Amino acid sequence: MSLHLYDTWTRSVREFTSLKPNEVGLYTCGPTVYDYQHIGNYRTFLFEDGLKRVLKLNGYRVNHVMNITDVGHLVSDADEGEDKMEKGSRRTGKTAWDIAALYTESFVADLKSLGIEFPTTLCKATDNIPEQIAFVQEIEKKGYTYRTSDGIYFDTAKQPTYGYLGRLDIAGLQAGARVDLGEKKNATDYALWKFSKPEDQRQMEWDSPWGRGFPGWHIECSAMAHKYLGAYFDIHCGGEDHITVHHPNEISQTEAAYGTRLANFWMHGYFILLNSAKMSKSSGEFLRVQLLLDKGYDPIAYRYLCLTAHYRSQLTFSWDALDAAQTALERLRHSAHSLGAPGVADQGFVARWMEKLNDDLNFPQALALTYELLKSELAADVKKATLLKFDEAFGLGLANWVPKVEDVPATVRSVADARWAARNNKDWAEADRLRGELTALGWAMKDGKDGYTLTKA
RNA sequence: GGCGGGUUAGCAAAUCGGUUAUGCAGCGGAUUGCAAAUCCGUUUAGAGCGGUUCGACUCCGCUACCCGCCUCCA
Repeated sequence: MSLHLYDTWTRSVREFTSLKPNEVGLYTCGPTVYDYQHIGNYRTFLFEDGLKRVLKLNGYRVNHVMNITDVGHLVSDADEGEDKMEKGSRRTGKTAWDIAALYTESFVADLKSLGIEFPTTLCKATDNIPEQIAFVQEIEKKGYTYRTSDGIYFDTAKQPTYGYLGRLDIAGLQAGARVDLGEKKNATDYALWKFSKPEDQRQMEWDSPWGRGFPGWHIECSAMAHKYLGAYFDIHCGGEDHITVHHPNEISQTEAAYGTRLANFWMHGYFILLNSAKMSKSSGEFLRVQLLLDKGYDPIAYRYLCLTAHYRSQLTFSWDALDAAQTALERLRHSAHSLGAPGVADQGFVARWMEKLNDDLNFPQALALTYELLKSELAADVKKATLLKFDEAFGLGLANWVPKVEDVPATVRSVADARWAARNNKDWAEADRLRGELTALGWAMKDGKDGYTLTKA
């Protein structure tokens, strides 16, 4: 089967063909760097990484663009409230620019530890302010904007197709609007450019044809996607929450300025749930990659956990589930290692694996196939080669994994040697006593045929 | 209130109108001086009520419960 992907635009799985031969333009909404990313954010980035790997396995070159949202935006779309960067600045005593740099650095480190491939282009909103201004001018030229006392707004009523991606019930939204419209004409209208308030000293602001201020949240993605990928490209991704607001707005901007719906495919990753609720930055506690490390987990175990669920269904996170993933990953690594050098991959298994991946990225089934492979009667070198092929999609780093060699202190080593000797003399009482001593020192001794191994308890 | 999704065994989570998902845990066995690790085998499913069908976890309807979006948000 050729590659088929679910497209939120059509709400169906359809065949993927690239607009340009052998090349895919991919834009993925990146992080807002006013705080750390949490593992829920990374579930989406992991989904996108899986997508990218599958595209490559289908022979495409992937031109991947991701934005870094480092411009402060408002806490609420009612266009009131505090700016997140400025708020973070006050919280930490650092400048808005330092904060953006700090959290961007942390983000990049997390990508690395999760085995996520770096985008072709990682672009900051603040590095592309002129492009955003030009984009707004283009929209203005086409007659879709209006001015209020606090900014330039997009008039969604002028666009009959507005909100199609989210299948928005505009009338219902208008009637049931939960926030005060202010000077906005329609509930769905949104800011393209915001004016700095004269009384507030902002750390991040720029001059524009409309006055000093800063860009609206949605414009950066449209502007940078347009700059790096053109007005119409292959795939645009983000989290499920973007289906109803952010992405329809990106589309409306591009539609107004250039007459396209920006991307051919719109794909969305679903949330990870914590205690049966969505994990969010604004509601206090959230789990970071660093917390996983602090608790002794390998971040790749989280990647494994994400592979066990389909990207279009919500995944319930628990430490038990992560434990299960870590154990499974460890066993998989040891199996892979013990298979020795790779030979030639089994084409039957590889074909079945590709079928699963091409069927809208069915990683859970592709992963299940891994266990069928390991239990099969194939020769070790064939299994190994097939497994390494599979891992090109999974990204678990099986090719380079080697068992950790423990650095055993001399004192521990001597006790272990003594026990080995006692055991060989069939002095079980002494052997057990010495093992007790090792346990007290925090080491576990495993007897092998030709020797023992020590592991830290 | 509007829109959308879900409810699978102890946990997490897939597929499929009739054939073992898978992983983790549990249980039994092999192995081991005893262990550990490993290997083999294996018990627990499909929210409730109806309908369609020769046959439904799988399709349809209703009910209950849960979740997401509608507000910054992966």
